[in-house]
Amino acid sequence: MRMLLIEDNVALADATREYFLNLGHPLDWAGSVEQAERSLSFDDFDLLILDINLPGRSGYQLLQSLRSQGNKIPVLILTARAEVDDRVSALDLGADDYLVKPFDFRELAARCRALLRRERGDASSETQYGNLVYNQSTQSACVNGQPVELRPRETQLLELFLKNLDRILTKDDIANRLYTFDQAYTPNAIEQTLTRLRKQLSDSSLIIKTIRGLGYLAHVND
Amino acid sequence: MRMLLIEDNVALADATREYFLNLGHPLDWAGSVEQAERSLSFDDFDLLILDINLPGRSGYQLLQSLRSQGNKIPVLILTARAEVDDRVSALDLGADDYLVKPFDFRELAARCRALLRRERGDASSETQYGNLVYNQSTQSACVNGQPVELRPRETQLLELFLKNLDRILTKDDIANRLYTFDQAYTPNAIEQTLTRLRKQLSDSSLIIKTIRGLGYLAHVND
DNA sequence: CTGAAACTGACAGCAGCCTGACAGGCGCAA
DNA sequence: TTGCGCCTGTCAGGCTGCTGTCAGTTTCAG
Repeated sequence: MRMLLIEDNVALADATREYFLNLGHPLDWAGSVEQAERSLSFDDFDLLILDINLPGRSGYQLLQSLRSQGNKIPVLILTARAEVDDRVSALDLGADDYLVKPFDFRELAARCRALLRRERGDASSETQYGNLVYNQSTQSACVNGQPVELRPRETQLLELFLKNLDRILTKDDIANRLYTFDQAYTPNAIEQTLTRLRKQLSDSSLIIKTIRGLGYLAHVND
Repeated sequence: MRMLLIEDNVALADATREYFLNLGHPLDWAGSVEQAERSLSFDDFDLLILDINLPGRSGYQLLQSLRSQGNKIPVLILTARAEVDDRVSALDLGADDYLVKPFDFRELAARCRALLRRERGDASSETQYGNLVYNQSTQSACVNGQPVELRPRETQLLELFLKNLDRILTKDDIANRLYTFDQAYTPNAIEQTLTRLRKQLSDSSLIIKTIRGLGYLAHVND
């Protein structure tokens, strides 16, 4: 579960980050809409926590532009203004929930969990790719009806490839999905994970081709 | 079984809470309709116990708005007024039961159990999972016809797993079910309870698998 | 053919989980 | 009140298995 907090108040951001870290959930932080857009452009997040009152472009504009691009990522709005209008328009714009400052961290965490659960609980989370069936809610895969034991890293990698079929993924793309900013990684770690994933999926119709010097490309062979 | 009590009388709320905690059922408390709405928006409850005479927006309004949203959660109304009119209109609005203050805690608990049993729909609250039979109304379990002695915490955990077969439950999910907001918990407490539950169910066909780094998954092995 | 990139088996560190032992808290009985 | 038993959370030690590193090998483009 990867979350991005967009908040210009450094003290609040730090405290929030610390709280979530203690819960075991890494939280990336962006101080402005511009910074957030940069993070979003080369990284996938599962959830955004978005302050409305930001210097420069407001949180609304970010939310609006995300939704107009068809991005459905769950967004939780933080607002200092308690007016109902604010809340209504936030939800109208496509926010999934809101919280009025000052708030209790426990409530924020509970709401995040609720959003993620809603996301996870969605039906039709099972998708078929040739003889490979992947279930996103249980994070499990079957090949020819036989369950395949995937480790967390392999699962992350598989999800990434399934979301990007027939598209080249560079090692950097992959690293950005598997590791947070401050986690160091070596290209070899990715290669190793890929080897393990390929071994698990050796009988499946999902083929992960190496494109030497560029990256990898997954496609379904049928 | 997670319940929310909406009651402005602090002393009564505390006493009720204590009573249910002793029975092994976490009970969250909201002092006003606004607070209740906040709790309801980000957490799932199995039952509401709702005082009608609340400062500000009344319990009726909350009930009405819940039902108009199509929310079917069982609601038990508490009322200090003994008038029949009150009761009738509460039931009209979609309350499932009512109780006139002052009341006996044992009666409240019995009515809550009855509501939850009705909710589940099946007349016999006994369900079979392979060689494991669980009776929800007596909160007792049998494996191969032999009764299994379960402690309150273990029972809560078992119920949670039975309601979520073949679905991953994270430690957070579990914590949210076993503990109220303000109760601190450590992951280890859950692990310990799980160890104890597994030991009790070692001969049963209910398997609780650990999914390292993610959570737990229960399924019936037959 | 050559060098760089990618693959992969072996291994070690470590985080997550399990579990036995213990202690605090509570209810109950004397 | 004291003593006892039960429940449940904490602690610490141990174990498992995941994951990154290393090093040797293979592959491939030029």
